Amino acid sequence: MTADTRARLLRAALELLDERGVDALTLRAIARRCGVSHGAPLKHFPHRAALLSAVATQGFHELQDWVGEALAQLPADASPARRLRTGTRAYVEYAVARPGMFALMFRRDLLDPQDRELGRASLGGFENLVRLVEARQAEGWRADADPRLLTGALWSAMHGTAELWSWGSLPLATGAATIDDVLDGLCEAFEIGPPTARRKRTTP
Amino acid sequence: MTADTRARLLRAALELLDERGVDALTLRAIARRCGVSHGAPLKHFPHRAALLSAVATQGFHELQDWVGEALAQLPADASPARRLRTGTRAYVEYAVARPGMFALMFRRDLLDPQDRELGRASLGGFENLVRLVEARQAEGWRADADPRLLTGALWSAMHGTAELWSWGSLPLATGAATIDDVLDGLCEAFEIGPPTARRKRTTP
DNA sequence: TGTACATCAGTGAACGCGCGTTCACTGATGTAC
DNA sequence: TGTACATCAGTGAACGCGCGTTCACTGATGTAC
Repeated sequence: MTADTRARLLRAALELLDERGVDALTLRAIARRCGVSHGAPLKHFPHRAALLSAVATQGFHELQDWVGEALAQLPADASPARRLRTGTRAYVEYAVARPGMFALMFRRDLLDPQDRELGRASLGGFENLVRLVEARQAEGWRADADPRLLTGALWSAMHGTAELWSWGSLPLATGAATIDDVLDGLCEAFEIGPPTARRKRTTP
Repeated sequence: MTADTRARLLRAALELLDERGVDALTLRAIARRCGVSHGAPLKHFPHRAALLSAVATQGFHELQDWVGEALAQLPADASPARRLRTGTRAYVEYAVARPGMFALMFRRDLLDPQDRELGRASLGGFENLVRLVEARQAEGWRADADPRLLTGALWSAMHGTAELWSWGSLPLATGAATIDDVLDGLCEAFEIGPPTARRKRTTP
């Protein structure tokens, strides 16, 4: 069973990322964790950036799945406002749950800018978000706004929240004790809609 | 004139940061640029993280000044909505104008978590933003929201916009051609207030 | 069925690099008396 | 005014490190005939 080395390298990288952060992701450390010689990774990836890009690509897919599962747990007749809130919350929760991965996903100095898989994956979730936004707009919310620009604004807010929260600035500055407080503040600022029941969700 | 070596080291670091990015900020490269032996920086900073923290601290001050100057150029009777818009725009513009510095300011793996100057500086701008938000709230906008949480949401949005724009995701995803489009989308999403005349400002 | 050859994942030694930090030192400056 | 001493910024050699990548190699597997 030698052919799955590539998959095992990625799995090893994922473990290292969660345990010790982005900096731990050296080719040699990954090979070590994988029980393989330090040159072996280069038989499967042309260079380090290619391997890290594959990891980040997986991160974007995981993020998309994470949000998708959160939405799937809503009742089928959940309102667009609630769906939008849930999606927003899930994005931030993923970033908080997987800080190493989230950091890697936006470290362009470590990734391969040519990697087309990565490029595609990094934009994949956006289209889903656009659909949530459009559904909410159909109810009259920000009905005149360009859906993509509106979605971009929401995405920026989610992303900034994730980053500033994990950097510790948001709790310090706002006095918020939990990320739920921050998220409620965000939904209120955007007037996304009526608050949904909190903490009901068992995250995947 | 040996005593100003500390200041010259910081200046050299700033140049390197703008020219070649965060990764170029090694002690040795900074010393080289400064025309000083590679051990000299350690006479002024206990370790690399301390030097980089001093640079980042300066960045936070510059950012605050940048926003302050943008606000100072408004007419004295500018509406709270317009002031809020202007501040938001200035924050994002700083990040775009100084990408290396902006990246460093939020790279906690490179900074000294104990540095109290840095901690203070990184929160300094927030209080000013709170005041802008409160002024807008006094007019009825989101009047019931907690001002600090509201400001946190706005800060997150500004911050995320800056990061996603410079990472290139926002233009790709939203189709926005200019950062002004994105900022308008943001202000619209937040309903910050009536649009102000664009591009009138000569940035400091 | 057997032989010759090509392919290719994985090995392990080696290369060359730049890094942060340490250390003993030099030499200028300031201070005490 | 002069002397002895302490301080301290800056030097330059050295240490020890881990890195990404290269290279010649081994050995297993597949393929052509």
